[in-house]
Amino acid sequence: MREKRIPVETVRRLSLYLRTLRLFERRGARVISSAELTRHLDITGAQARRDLAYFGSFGQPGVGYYVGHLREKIEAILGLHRNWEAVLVGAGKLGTALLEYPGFRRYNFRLVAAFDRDRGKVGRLIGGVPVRPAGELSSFLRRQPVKIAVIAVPGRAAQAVADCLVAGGVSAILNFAPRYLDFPAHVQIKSLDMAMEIEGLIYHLARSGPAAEEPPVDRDGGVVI
Amino acid sequence: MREKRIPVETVRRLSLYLRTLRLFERRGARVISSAELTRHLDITGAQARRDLAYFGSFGQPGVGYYVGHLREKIEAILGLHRNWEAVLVGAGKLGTALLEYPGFRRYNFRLVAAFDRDRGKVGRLIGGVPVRPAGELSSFLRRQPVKIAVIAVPGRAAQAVADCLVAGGVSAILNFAPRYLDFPAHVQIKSLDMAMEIEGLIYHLARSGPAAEEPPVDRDGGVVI
DNA sequence: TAGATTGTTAATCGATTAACAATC
DNA sequence: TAGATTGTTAATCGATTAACAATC
Repeated sequence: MREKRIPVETVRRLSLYLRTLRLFERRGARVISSAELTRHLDITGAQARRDLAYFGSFGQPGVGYYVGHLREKIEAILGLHRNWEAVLVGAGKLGTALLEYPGFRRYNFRLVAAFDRDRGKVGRLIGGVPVRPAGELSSFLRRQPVKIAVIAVPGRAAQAVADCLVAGGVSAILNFAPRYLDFPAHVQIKSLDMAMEIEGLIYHLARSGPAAEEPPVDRDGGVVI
Repeated sequence: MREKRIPVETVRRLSLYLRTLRLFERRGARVISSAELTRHLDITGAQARRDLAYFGSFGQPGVGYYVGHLREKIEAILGLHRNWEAVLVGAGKLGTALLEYPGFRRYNFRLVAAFDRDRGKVGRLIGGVPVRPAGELSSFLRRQPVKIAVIAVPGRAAQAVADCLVAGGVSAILNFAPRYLDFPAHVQIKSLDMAMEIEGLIYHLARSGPAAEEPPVDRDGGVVI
């Protein structure tokens, strides 16, 4: 099935294509070309064709891609047709926002339990998900193994939680804690690390254009971009 | 100053090095080698030396890098010594969590105002940040220009907000809305798009190992990793 | 048919790795 | 000095782009 190693960036772009396909589908488009697929994405049509070619031939030469068909193919490639159960650890501010975030459910990604140390939260439902005592995480994973976990605890607790999850058989982790965590090589991690993103943003901002220490302002009220 | 074009990934890695340096500093280490700097990061020492070489020579041959010195240098490279004011749009669940998130403040990244359509929220302070009516965004940016904005509105409202921000002179955006947004080329964007991260995670999970449709479980209670 | 667009190959570009002289 | 580690160059690797024959 996989003749060659798929570049990580190709998989990221598949998500982008999927987004565009869904948009075109809502608008009623039947067919889309590789150029249209990538117009707003800073990607060339050739790149999209190359990316898709890793997985097969989904288009019609001289025509383009049938929108619904390509969407289904990409969904299948990404594995979105399967249900994925997950647990969340840390039902604080961020954890609560995540439990109530509709984006998870939309992708067959279901949070089946949350864990928190705060006894006041235990027993409640947040976003429809029951909150359990942090101490029960290991035993829960033994009874009901899940492959995916979301870490939303404070940074200093993150590594201990991660170790516990890995010991419990979790093999993919979405980490929101601002820490670099040590994992065995087989564990997939996505670190949604805001501090890192902020640092990247600041770096580029600090170098972009002739930006002085203060934002350039036309003192008559207009803003100089 | 910049002889060559710096790879984007190099900047990401600078953030990682910074994290490790801070950890070593807390532990009281004076000196760190490129190998130690990268041990837990799936990066080779050579890679770190190469990355740092884009910006200068910060180490001592035969010795390593002085921890505090290198940390300061990287902070300066990233622009973390400057204060950056920012606005946040959308004080819903996620927006509120972000306003209360200490990570922003820690990096001289200060949220000076939040905007929301909900009159019930207007006038309140969330995380110490005043919430203003969404309609005042443009006039606020005219009075008090900022370079950075955080978008935390629902997907369907995101493009309109983005257009308004760009018109108001914002040149860097941290986007949490699950949408691909159209921006002029000079605007820096970081899309912390959970749906996309989830899709990437699922893709890799679906292909990793011989994972069947159901998680492989030893029915006696143990989990087969 | 003429025009359009794919899938794929070859050429280009850029980033990572390995190696080692210079240095402490 | 002997051992260690940097900074940097050259070699390798991989990903992107351009081009075009095949196809609708």
